[in-house]
Amino acid sequence: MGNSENTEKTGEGFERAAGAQAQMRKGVLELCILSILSQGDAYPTEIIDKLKDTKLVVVEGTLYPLLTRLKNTGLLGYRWEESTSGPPRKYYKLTEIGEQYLKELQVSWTELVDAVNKTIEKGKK
Amino acid sequence: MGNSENTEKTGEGFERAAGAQAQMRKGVLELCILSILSQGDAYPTEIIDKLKDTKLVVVEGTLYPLLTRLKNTGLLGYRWEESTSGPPRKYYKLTEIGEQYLKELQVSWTELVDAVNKTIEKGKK
DNA sequence: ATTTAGTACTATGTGTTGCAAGGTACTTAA
DNA sequence: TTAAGTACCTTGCAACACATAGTACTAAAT
Repeated sequence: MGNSENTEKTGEGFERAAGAQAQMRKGVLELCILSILSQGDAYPTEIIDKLKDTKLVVVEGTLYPLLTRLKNTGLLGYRWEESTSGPPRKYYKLTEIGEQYLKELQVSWTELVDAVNKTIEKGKK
Repeated sequence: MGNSENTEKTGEGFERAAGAQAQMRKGVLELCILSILSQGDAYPTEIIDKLKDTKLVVVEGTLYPLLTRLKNTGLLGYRWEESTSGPPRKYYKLTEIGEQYLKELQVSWTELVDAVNKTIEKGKK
């Protein structure tokens, strides 16, 4: 047994919640990035901005390795394009394989949401 | 610079999709387990069965360390209880802290679902 | 009484992944 | 020449799910 009552010793309560939020996002980033690219080619900084619009904050150290991974798997391709305001940009693009894969991920996402909602709704009744 | 479109067909389909599915589940397990325990105390094997009912398959090697983690954080407590058909069972129980934390996780989950859906819906229109 | 099968909990090692932190390189303006 | 802004890249770490293997208790079969 041994539970505790050490509520709010620290006052702020659940800094852990931030960690769990981050944890929950794992895996869906791939889905989001592929979705964004399905709307049109984009370069990394642009992708980060679009994710920010939907409250999904992603940083460079996360995005760049992920894009490279997706490229190496054949889901993405890219081209360089000059910019009028800075260094050249690396525009990523969904490949055909990437499009098929995206569809599968969307199905997986829907199934996951259903499964989780089914589980947590029982607890709310 | 300037290469492009290295599409590199791998030919075979997406055994990778299985990996991404697994990846997407990460982090929501905590939410699901706490939700299940909010419906009443349960021991690990029972939890696994309940998760199976909602298509979220989890194995022992995943569940036990997670439960220990949640217990050490003070979100769960447990008690031993005799069984008529085997070794004693470790019944886990939500603490008060755990209940509050669960509520936060549910909010985070809802926000995540909204954010992801917002992102992928743009790609579908 | 010893073995076998079933149930339940525990421990260890590995691969993936998100992220913080730091670095390089190009462009424009002061 | 310096500074500031933009953009891309790398390294090292920590968290986590999972596979695998192991321990322990009970009851039925031999």
